[in-house]
Amino acid sequence: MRWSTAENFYASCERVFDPSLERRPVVVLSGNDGCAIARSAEAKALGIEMGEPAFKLRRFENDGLVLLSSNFPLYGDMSARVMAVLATFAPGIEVYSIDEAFLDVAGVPAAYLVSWARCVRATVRQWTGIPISVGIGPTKTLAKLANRLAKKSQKANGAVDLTADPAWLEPALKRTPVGDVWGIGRQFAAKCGLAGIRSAWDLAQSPDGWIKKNLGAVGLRTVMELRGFAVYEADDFPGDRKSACVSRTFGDAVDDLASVKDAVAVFAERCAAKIRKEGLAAGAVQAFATTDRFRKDEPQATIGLTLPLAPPTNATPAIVSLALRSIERSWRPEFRWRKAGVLLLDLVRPEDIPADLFAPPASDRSEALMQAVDGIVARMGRGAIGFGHHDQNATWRSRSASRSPSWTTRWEDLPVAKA
DNA sequence: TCTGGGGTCCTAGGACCC
DNA sequence: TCTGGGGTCCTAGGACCC
Repeated sequence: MRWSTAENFYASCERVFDPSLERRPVVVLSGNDGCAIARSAEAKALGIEMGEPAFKLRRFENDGLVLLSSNFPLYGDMSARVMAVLATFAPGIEVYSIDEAFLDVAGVPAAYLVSWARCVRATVRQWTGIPISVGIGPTKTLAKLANRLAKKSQKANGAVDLTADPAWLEPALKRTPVGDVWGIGRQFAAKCGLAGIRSAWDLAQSPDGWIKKNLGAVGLRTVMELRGFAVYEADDFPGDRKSACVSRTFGDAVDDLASVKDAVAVFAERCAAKIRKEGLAAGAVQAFATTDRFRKDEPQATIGLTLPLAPPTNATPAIVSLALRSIERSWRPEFRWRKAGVLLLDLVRPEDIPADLFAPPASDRSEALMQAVDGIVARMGRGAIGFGHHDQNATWRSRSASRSPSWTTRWEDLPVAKA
């Protein structure tokens, strides 16, 4: 089993097309330019934390810190390139996230695993410009742990193989703080700390009863994996997703129903397009709006209802009107709303829905309409056509002050080589 | 003044049934 | 005052991941 992880992926993507960012501290900001979601090694060295609010980063102005708005079209496209290169090196690949993949290494002789991993690493670097590191282990959790060590250690040169020598396992686990184990988050790490469990090794030695009681069934699986029993198998063909969500923090809070409905309509439209692209239909819609959770001086609330959609559909008009009804029916005028979103639930493949004897005959007109709309958006870009009029400068629109061009996904942004 | 977005799974508790 | 036992299903919330 092998995990391959890009290093500081978003920051690395930005650097591929702007070499002036090399060796400089670079931070990529979340949507709305809110907080740090990716940091170059130099930014980490400055002590910048993941999730640190952007306004607190001004103190690094004199350190040459570069703040960039996030550019997900670019990262998504670069990710696809990296995955395509990785796929040529293994008979099976599970794309786990935008910057991580799990590869099947059966067939590579054990003695060659590390040198082979370094070859993959060099190839990805050369063909895409993205640096990656590789961890090899007998289970997914141990491979992830190996990957972390590969990133940390200079000597490892980007690849660590925990299967090479069984004697390495104990020191590797002892060097890993329990909170850095895959599956152990903040809450679980705190419980472990109270019980005197500090390292991955301590956790692996803990009694099953304590683990089940305090960390649940999931925690127990993590521990089994640390002990070398594979619980999570490779999944080359992940199934359809079960829900989809489009949500945004507003640029500024709003207090009127019209603004929240305008935002929700836009999110519902995007979410519907998302599930259509995957050939799915929704059985329920939930729209929601929340107040600003950081404003301790203001009253907090969340509104929204889950409304069934029968039969399931992915047509924008039906989804938008249901999302609006969800907000209207739960509306409370006394709050200032800072964030809203639309969830599509109970996703199914339309061909899997049993025929309803009493349903009115389906019209193929709305399907044809959606195909036409999606086709226009694909050719002309988002915003070329849509449902209803939406003010591009509305208060609720997100901020995004310094976004890099979409170098690889928009003709207008194509980099130009100078003679 | 300013704090992301999009997922999964599990669990506890309530509603309801006999 | 005393007031069963055992299921199922659903949902909200909490934990985790990136």
